[in-house]
Amino acid sequence: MLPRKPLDPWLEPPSSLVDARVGAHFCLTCAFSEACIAGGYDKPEQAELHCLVEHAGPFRGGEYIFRTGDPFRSIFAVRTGAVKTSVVDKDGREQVLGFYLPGEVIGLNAIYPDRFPCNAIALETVHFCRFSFPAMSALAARMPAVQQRLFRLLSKELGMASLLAGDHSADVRMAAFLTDLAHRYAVRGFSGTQFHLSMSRGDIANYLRLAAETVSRVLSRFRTQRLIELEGRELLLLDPDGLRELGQSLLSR
Amino acid sequence: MLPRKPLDPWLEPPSSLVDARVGAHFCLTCAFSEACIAGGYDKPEQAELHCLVEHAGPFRGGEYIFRTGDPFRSIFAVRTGAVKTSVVDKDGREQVLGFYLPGEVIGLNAIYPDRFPCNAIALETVHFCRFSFPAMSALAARMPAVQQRLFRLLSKELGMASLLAGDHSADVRMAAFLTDLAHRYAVRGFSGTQFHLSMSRGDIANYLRLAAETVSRVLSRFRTQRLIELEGRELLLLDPDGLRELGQSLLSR
DNA sequence: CGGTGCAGTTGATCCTGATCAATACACCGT
DNA sequence: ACGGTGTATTGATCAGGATCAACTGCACCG
Repeated sequence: MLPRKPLDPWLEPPSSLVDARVGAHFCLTCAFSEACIAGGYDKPEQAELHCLVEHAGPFRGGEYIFRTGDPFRSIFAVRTGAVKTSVVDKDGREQVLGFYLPGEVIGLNAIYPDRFPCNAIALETVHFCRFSFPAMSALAARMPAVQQRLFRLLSKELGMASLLAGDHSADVRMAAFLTDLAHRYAVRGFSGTQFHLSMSRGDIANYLRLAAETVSRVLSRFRTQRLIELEGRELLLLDPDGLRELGQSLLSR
Repeated sequence: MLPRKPLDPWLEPPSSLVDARVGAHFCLTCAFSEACIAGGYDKPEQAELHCLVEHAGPFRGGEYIFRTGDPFRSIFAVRTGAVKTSVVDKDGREQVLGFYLPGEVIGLNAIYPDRFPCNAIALETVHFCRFSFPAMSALAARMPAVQQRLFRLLSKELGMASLLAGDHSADVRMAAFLTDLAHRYAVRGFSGTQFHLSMSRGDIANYLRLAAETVSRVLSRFRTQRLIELEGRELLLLDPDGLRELGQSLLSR
């Protein structure tokens, strides 16, 4: 049980926070925001961009957005909810590759093989903006800003992939994971110290290449060290700097 | 000591093989081959492309091609030799991110931060083709084929990054590593069963997130299992299928 | 020549995190 | 209320690989 005082911020659950911002601010924090709404483009070009955007969803928790091997036609920007991507090796074991939060883009690793190389599964109810990729790359050919945005998105994801590389201790991995999540929420305009873990302990463990039991233990340890408070999946970072410090060797890239 | 009979192939060292092919076939196997020489483009466009290519090197083993934080201006295609990329965390420990063989491209992960996020270090004498990235992306805007090639290269590298993810045993990692190397050599027109390991045991260990001692032990084990023959850094795959089988859980992506 | 330094191999021991197992708890439909 | 199911936590034991250490082979060099 958590003490009563620090619980106060949770009396307004994060989900309401999310909902409140979605309508007003989503597009501003989306990875394509500049392309979609920012000025600087001519009106006709903006119109073209909006033509290739299409809203998709909702998908309920557990539903597949796409599956390994599906033909690649579109990339997805998460509007609300959260998504995990994963592959299943031939022995049937799942490998979680990543989590995607509102404003983030899924599907870029499908460009090369021209098929989705992984599954994307909703962790909770999810809405998307769907961008037709052929249309988008055609547009990119005429709008350098769009092309550059795509290059940068791809390159950025490349940098992210090395986050879980490295032989670091369970504590370091977890600290880096929480700090990364917090940062990503903060960038999108959500609280960077208090948020909901959309994924199960098992998914976290799988992503960090740990056992679920180890995840539990590390989180318990963090709690006794007063680094975090945690009730179920509601997380409060008590000492973000301490966590960042702990995970620094993973985050410095 | 290796038995005399199986050593025969090594009487002609791989390096001569490399040299023989470089002049004639390099461009054909380079990641940019289609862009650089393939037909289908108009002559003026080809001329433009050749304008932005510039030969660089040689760099001797141990020399830096670029360093973390250097401003990003060009991407590099390896012509001869081999390169490792690595980052150094704040405690001064090196983390090897990848190895690059002839025909492969370095520097794509620098697009987003606009600075190189890692060091690139020659493992042996290296020559490059250097492509100005601003010029290249400008060209991409006019030549859809170039744009698509860049997208695909980026996306492909994205898929590669997950090779060393996953909690696999030392044997599996090593088998997957050797199989991957063999495949990449084969794709570029070199022998896929017999090649030179340009990197030290320490670098391999670092890349695979193992201790150097473990690398030694695994390689010894592979040797007694008649999967490979190994003398110094000269490698012969005796049972490529066996190795592939062993590493399959890592390679299936 | 012996000296020095580095890369690699092999052996002995230790520790982190996986695995097996039991329990607690929330949520569900009947 | 009752199981039934899925998720999370905690404890006990075990093993794979890290670490420490000794030793070899080899290149380089004064």
